[in-house]
Amino acid sequence: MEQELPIFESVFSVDCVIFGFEEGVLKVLLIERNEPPFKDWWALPGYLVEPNEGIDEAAQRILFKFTGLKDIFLEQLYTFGDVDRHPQGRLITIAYYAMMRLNGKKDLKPSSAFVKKAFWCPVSDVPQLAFDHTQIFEKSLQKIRRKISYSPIAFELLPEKFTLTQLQNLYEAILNKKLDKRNFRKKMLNYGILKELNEKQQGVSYRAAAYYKFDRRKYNKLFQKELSFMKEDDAGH
Amino acid sequence: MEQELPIFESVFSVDCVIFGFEEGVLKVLLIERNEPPFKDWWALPGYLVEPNEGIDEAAQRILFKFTGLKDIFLEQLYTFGDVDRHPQGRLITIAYYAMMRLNGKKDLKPSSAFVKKAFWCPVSDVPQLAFDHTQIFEKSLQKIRRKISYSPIAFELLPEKFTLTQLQNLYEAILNKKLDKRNFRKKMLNYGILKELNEKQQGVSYRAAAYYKFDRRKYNKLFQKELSFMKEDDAGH
DNA sequence: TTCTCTTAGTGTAGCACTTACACCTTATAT
DNA sequence: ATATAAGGTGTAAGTGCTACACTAAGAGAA
Repeated sequence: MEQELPIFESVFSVDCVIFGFEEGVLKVLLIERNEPPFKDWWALPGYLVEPNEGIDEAAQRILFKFTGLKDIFLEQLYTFGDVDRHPQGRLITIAYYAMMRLNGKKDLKPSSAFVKKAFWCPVSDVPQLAFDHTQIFEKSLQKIRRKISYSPIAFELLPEKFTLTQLQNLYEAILNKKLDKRNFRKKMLNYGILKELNEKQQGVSYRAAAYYKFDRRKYNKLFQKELSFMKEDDAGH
Repeated sequence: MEQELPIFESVFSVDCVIFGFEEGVLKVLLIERNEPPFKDWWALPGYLVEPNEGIDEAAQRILFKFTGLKDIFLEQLYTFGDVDRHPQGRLITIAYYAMMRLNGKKDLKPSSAFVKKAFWCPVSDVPQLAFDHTQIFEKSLQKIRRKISYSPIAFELLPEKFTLTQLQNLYEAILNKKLDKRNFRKKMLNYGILKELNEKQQGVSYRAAAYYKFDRRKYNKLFQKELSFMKEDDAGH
């Protein structure tokens, strides 16, 4: 004979750390809050998950409502649950992160009254954020620093066509250190996962660089999942 | 004028995946449940977090109550929150994992009526577990497979003094493939993080092996945090 | 048309690390 | 003494990393 079991009701939130890359600068997507607590503060886009909603789905939905961005591939980062992280009581939050192309997509259109605006902020200029969002942001920065050295996430941040110099600039921005041009190109081209296009830069006042694109087919064939991209050094000064 | 804000009440759980190594076999710590749902099933040790309890602390407390183990260094793995993962409603769970030495510590003493018994199960013999615990277990196995190649976690599983063969057996058990003896030893000794002791195996009926211990001081000096331990190959075995 | 400016693009030598591979040594048990 | 069982060792070939400096191409100015 089975006894009746209590029904649980969970309340928790998700927060999204979205990275973009533009004009050689790594940026993160922030919102300005329009409601207390932390009204008028800058924060990561995030909100409560609905009771019958998968967590990944919730992250997608909330990101869309708060910023207008859709179909971003979000991955779980970490769950933050300090007892006092939220002034309204014990509220844990599951942090997600993603990288995205910024070419053109400047039209951030929040459709939630909780958000005054959404905007891209250079990672080097991020101020103190609401709640524990500074901590969350920093943890995700560490995550992508590590991840870029074993996974081809860089290509998610660049436009379809890019030059090797742009690619190198992105690596340098994420790793926060200079890389050797010749070695970088040699290594990248050696992997055999870049396809050179019959197309060069237009309208530049110097020698035009060749465009490349990421060859995902070859990448998948070569490596089931990942490979070692950049030697992980001690520290990126 | 500030309006009154609602107070949140979170209900969620933690689950622990604890690995041990004994007689050349990698094992995971399981419990047999004594309460519904999934009464009599095998499961990972895990339970609800208290409202005013940090998540890490909760993991420690619950692990102790369910198994008698104390002062284990637990790290967060992932948060699982499928809407239907728990029959009593929406209950998300934060999974933790850890490695520990098994020398002697066979005295698993649950002090909770929820647990019939706690025991070590070879990872290759783990059956279908309660809830989504099979999924959680598999994700943590992947995690330590990756982690052993850039972090000295192996030494947490071995006794203080160990032979190089034991160390190699452990790597082979976790990575699930054979390694070359000479290369393995060369590499390990080259790191300079092992200290050879003036002591050999006793009571073996063959040539006694030298004991080593992990030199954490040298390790910390050499690498701020991590290093590349084992080349990560394509697939196991 | 020539000159200047700016970035694109290229090669090599030394070193360190990885891999593949087979035999002798040491201790115990019979 | 002999068999058994694991411990312990070296080398050569190949691969990948690092450091490093000049020429090539294109645009714009003079």
